[in-house]
Amino acid sequence: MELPKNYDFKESEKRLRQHWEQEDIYRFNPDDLEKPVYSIDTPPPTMSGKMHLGHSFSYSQQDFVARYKRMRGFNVFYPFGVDDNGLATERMIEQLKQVKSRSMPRDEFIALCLKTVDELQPGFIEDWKRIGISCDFSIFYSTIGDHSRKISQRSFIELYTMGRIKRELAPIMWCPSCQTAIAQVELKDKEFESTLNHIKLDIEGSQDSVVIATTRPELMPACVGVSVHPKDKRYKKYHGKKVKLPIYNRSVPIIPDEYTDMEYGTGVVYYCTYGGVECIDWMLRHPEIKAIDIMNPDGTLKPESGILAGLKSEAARKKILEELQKTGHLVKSEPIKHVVNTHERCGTQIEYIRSEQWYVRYLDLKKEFLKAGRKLKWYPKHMRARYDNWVKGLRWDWCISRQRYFGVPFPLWYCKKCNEVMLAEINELPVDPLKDKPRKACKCGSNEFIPEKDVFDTWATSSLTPQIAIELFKDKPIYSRLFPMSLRPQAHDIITFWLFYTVVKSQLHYKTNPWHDTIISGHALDPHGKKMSKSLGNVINPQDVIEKFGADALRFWAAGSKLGDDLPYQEKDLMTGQRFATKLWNASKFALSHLEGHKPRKTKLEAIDAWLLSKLHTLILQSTKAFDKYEYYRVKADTEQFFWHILCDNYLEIVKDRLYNKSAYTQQAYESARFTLYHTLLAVLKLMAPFTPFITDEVYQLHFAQVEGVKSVHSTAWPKVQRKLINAAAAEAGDIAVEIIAHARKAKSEKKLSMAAPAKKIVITTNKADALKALEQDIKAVLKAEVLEIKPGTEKDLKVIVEL
RNA sequence: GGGCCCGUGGUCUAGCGGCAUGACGUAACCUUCACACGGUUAAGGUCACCAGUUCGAUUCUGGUCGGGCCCACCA
Repeated sequence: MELPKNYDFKESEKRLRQHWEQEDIYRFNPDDLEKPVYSIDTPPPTMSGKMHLGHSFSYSQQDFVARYKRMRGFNVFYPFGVDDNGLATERMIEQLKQVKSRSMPRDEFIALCLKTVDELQPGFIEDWKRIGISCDFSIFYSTIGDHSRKISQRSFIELYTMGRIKRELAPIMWCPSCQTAIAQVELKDKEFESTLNHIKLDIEGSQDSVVIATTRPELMPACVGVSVHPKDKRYKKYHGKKVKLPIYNRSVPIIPDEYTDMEYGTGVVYYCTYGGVECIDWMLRHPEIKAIDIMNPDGTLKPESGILAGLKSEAARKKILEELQKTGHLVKSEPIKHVVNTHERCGTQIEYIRSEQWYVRYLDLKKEFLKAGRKLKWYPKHMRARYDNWVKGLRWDWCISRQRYFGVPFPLWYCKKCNEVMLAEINELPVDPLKDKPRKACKCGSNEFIPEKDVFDTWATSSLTPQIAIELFKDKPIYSRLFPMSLRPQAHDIITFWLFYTVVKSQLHYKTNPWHDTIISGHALDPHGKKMSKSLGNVINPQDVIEKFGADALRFWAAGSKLGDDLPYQEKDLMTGQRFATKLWNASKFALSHLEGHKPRKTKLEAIDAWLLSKLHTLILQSTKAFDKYEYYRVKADTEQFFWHILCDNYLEIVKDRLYNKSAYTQQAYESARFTLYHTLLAVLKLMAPFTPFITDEVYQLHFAQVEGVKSVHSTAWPKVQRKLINAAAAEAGDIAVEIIAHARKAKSEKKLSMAAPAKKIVITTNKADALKALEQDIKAVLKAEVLEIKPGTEKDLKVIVEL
């Protein structure tokens, strides 16, 4: 068989992808009720750009598992979706098309989004296919698609019926730039330079005054009260009094409140509705206080704020500080750095304003959520701590309404007459209340309705990916076996978003966890171990990496880290991956050239062959155990080690003589070598197939496909451990042989001789002389020894004398 | 401020009670009939630091220092 000298990954990867697609290698079979099902809740990547290196890293890791399970005989349910609704997509389209969602008709903007998403989708998905992700891409969903809308809206209606949904006028975290409510999970800390301003407030009916310290003086028009610690001696005399606000000439009460920190600033704090969470808490403790709303949704201040009207926070702050300076109420203004909550999607400082929003009521279920977290099997284990931490720290119900355009609409209307909420009916979903009308009249008899304009938060939909995926098979008998799913793979940054919300929905709807196991990937870092970011300019594009080193090399790199561990991208690791492919190609070329006409059937094994097979089956045993615990990196590392050093560096060198000079050996010895070669190479291909699917299948196609009668290595069965082949005596004898060979190689190396140089005489003294006899001919051949003597020794140490 | 993870030869990494893995890099040699994208050999580590437990610690416990991630209302 004439094979090309070099392995061309570009040509090969492309061709194999076509082959896999044509032969439906990764197709889930919904009609197969024999095989056990392994179902994966594949993360739908957010369609807000191209696949980045972090994606290729974590999707590769989950793909190792999917491929392993498939080879273990599971009917693998491995769908692929895209998360293409919501703010991230809106932002992408605004940038791409140079438009502003707010300055164009809603319909038009949505149409533009849908059209653009449709256009971009195939190219976006292509990257996942290029790295060899073995999803069944025919099991596909888009989170903005009708199928997802239907399920998302149905979930809302069901939760509404259960009494888990509420609509409330309440202070809410608000992004003035995106002009929408946002959730706790969308916050991001950011440090800002600011000033801590000490402002004098006069006590009403007295000459005294107190000084407050604040970073938000511009909120003074919304000030509703001042607090001191009840035990603070300095201010005890003022309990029950009022202070007069400068400029606004309004009086607000001084209220003792034990949450006030006596140490901070002056020990006096003023509360404005709403300066922050602390203010909202304070309001809850003092319900007699009425809030003052001074902020518009766009972040400007309302007319009630007098001189500050129309200004945004920063300008207003400057203005009021100038005024307070003039009136002599500004005592001092000192620069500070402080941490402020910002909206993670746009970096804008968030504000708290009051507005009506929809919530999933779940704060009463924290204990259940903690219990659910404990039931889930986490890999690595310690990732659960993040979930627990998050659940314990929850303080808001889940706000699911967004004042945006491109999302799944709330399936409801309000009666114009009596204001009653009119829900859509489940069998008419999906609906768009802006276009559709309720089927029935309101209870009050009215037929006029106001549509709800809000859309769901993306997580309200993406928390339903298990249902979205499996309901594509709703009419098949296999449907009932798909849930709870076997596995949720994802990266650690969205444990508190996606993982948590999926658990929440599953617990609320089905009182069960959505999956049995979860595997959490780490992040891909830059070569110096730093996070990649556009602003640092250290972003590495996986597309470039694939172009340069191949998809196998990229995956090989991703297999080099444990679950949950971050991994720096180092080009040398990619080169190692590429070299592995080349080495496998070359070793296979050699092996296959000796396997023509070989029919794999058991023969009596030569000693060194028994040694190799013993090592191989030990490897298979360990690898299977490791993979079952999702420790894929061990399988990759051990197999690589076995392949390169045991198989190539030693076994192939030893067996060469038997293969080339077969007349010097018995037919049985020759066949033993061929059997061992076939068996071992096939096993190595299989063990590596989850990691480097291209090169392994390429080699498999050259020979094994016909012999085995299976179309792809990815459709073959994972190697089975044959315990009879694990043979301690054979393993030990072979190891001694390898040690002898190393001695001789060292002797040749020291004399600066080629390894092919003949040795006049080699004398071995060992207490395992009997066992070594069986290896004599092989050792003699590989070392090109003219004379080989094996002497029985009593010492433990092996003695090798090499005469060159 | 709380929680979690991590600190192993120049770089990345395995191991996690008893001679410290491997890769890349480095040096010398070998163009041997699968492979020079190769082979052989070699150099290179007080396993961050300090205490403790133990016959024995890189591995366990406590602390210190350093790095990372997540969370948190100090105005």
